[in-house]
Amino acid sequence: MRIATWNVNSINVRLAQVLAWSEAARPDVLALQETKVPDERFPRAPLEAAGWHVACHGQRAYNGVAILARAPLEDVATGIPGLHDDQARVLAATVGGVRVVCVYVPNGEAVGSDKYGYKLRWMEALRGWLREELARHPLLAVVGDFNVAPEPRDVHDPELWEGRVLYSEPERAAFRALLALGLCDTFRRFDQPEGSYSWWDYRMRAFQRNLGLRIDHILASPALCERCTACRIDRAPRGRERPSDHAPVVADFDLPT
DNA sequence: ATGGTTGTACGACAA
Repeated sequence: MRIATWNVNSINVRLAQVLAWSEAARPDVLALQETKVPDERFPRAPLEAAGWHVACHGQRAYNGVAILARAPLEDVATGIPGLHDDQARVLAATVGGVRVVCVYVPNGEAVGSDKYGYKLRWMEALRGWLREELARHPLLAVVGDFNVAPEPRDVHDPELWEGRVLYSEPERAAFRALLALGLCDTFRRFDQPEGSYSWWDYRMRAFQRNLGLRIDHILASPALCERCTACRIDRAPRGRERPSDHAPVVADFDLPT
């Protein structure tokens, strides 16, 4: 089973790229973030015509998540139980016996801002819920845009970024707290090229200069992590015309589809 | 350099 995640920064702008990339990369599950459409305007028909089962949870203009799967999506759920949140950031579904949680963690805007506080509270609520999800689902994947670069090697210039949003110590601690539940960062289970990032700012030709951060992740429960055989970032879509500012992350698991 | 670019929706706001 191949699971991928991609912050597409508008599903309607990126629909042709999602169809073309998924045709070539052949994920069995594709989690999307920043779809930026309410569910009634999600491009369900062209995706279903391409063979996808579709679950989506969106809103006007901002946020929005979706899960595409080759097999039927079961037990679809939205949001973090017990967290009051009017932003569409979490979607979960079971596919082929694997519980897939698609997350779009708040950006946080700037350290010390109201949105930064919301981000830290949100991540703490996520942690509490995932502890329960791990107990319920031996095969659990938590994938998406976490808006946190966990380590210095995930940042093109860690000294420049130290203390800034996406790489402040409280955010890194919140990410480590997710790993402390027993989730593994599948990307770091394997040798990776130096300078591996998943997001590059649109400005200042950041992608061409590889001024990026690795903030998109595929986390796996212990039993799922044991079956992980590969994880990589596919930079190619970021270099194409009118790209998302994020690249897809892809992980393979030794599981039947 | 408080800059720069993109998406949503047509003026800011979010990232």
